[in-house]
Amino acid sequence: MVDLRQLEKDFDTIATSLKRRGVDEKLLEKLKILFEEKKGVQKRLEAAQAEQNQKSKLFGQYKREGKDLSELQKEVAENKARIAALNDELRTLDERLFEVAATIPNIPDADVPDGEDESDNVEIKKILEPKTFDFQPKEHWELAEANGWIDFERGVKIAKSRFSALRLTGARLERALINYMLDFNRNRGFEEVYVPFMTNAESLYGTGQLPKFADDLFKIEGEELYLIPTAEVPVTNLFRDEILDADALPYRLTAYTPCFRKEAGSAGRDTRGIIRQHQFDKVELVAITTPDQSDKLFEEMVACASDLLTSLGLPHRQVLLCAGDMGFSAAKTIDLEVWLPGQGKYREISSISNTRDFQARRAKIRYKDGKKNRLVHTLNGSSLAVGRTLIAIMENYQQADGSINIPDVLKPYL
RNA sequence: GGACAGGUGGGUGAGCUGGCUGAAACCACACCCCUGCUAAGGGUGCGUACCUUUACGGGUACCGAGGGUUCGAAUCCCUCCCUGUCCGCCA
Repeated sequence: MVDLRQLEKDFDTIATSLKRRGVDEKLLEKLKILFEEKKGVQKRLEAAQAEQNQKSKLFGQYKREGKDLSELQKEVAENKARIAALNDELRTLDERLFEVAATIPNIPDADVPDGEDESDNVEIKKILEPKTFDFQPKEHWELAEANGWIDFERGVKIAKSRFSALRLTGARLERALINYMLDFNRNRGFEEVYVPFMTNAESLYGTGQLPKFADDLFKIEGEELYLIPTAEVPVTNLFRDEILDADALPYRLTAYTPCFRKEAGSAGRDTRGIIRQHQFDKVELVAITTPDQSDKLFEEMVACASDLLTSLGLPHRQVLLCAGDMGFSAAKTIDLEVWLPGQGKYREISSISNTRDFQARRAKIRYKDGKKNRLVHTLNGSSLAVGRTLIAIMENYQQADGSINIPDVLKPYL
């Protein structure tokens, strides 16, 4: 959520920044006006309330002294009606303010490049040369089927399209990867946590998935609960509505969870294989920090995920997302794209974002800075998407005969 | 799911026959004094959010959440949520 007081003060700066993300300036104008209107009504309301409090005290006093109450009673009744009216007005304004404010994305960092979509992202660096094959490398679904690792038809039968089942070494490798990633992150100082796979609406609001992106979420019927689209939601919300001890910061956390996404609007994209599934495993990194350390932690998290790929021998590149391609809550995002020889393309396997105080403001995560409570910065990033790592291993470690080698670092985990 | 008991400030915990309580007391915490270290003692401060003020300060709201009664509610009434204990059921 944007800081409304800051918006009031530096309207032009913020409007310019948000325009880079395609936010209509008129919307911001509206927000600013609503905010000012609200303040006016609030002042009048509070004045009326102060008057009421005073008169109520007098009322008690008069009564004790046996004085005539009729005049006072009339005044108080009139004032009461005024309070009720102002209260309604304030509530309406608040609702409208919330409606607008909650749908405005985060302000991009200054060093985020301009651009509208993926094509404007900026490659930072490549790590590991893609291997050359002396045969035509296959795509992962061919390899998966040939080795019996993935059962697409039965996954669809027991659920629906974009679901699949893993079998044999595929199933075991999935689990091995999860364990390997968690251990890798733990060795880098990230505390392993295990969290609920469903969360309530407040949590999803806190990290920015709601109210704007309800269509992407699976909701449990008859409950105010949703299946999580990413571990970022439960892990970051561990600290919602809390005031943290500054000395304990930063928190570095890592968690394995499955993720559930409706993939609304991506019909027809990546329909073959397991690139885009309604359910997939992910190991996530989350950091909660004081603002002065958030840049450092961002670098640390990018390095952690990138080194993890390197340790698996997977060629990849780091890409700085342009303003138009970033997620709603992010101020800055670096994606890691892994090389898939079968597709002959780099594909996203990790995404690391600094949300600055955007989520913290929504989720009310603060820390004590001397006397003052200040908003923390929150960061999140995939350690790696496990399913896509499995794909990357299949495609990069495939042999001419269609069999697949296992990266050495994973052997102890199988 | 059933029965009871509860939900108050960082913690414990009063208040709950409505106004003098945003909230006692104790603990924790911060600062000061005293004590040559340690232990102990004394004093002061210490909730959150918003509005307002150059500053000192002032105002409003909040005692799980939302409604209601009342001139006035932490205190009375209703609904919901959560926690604890026992029973049932399960992993």
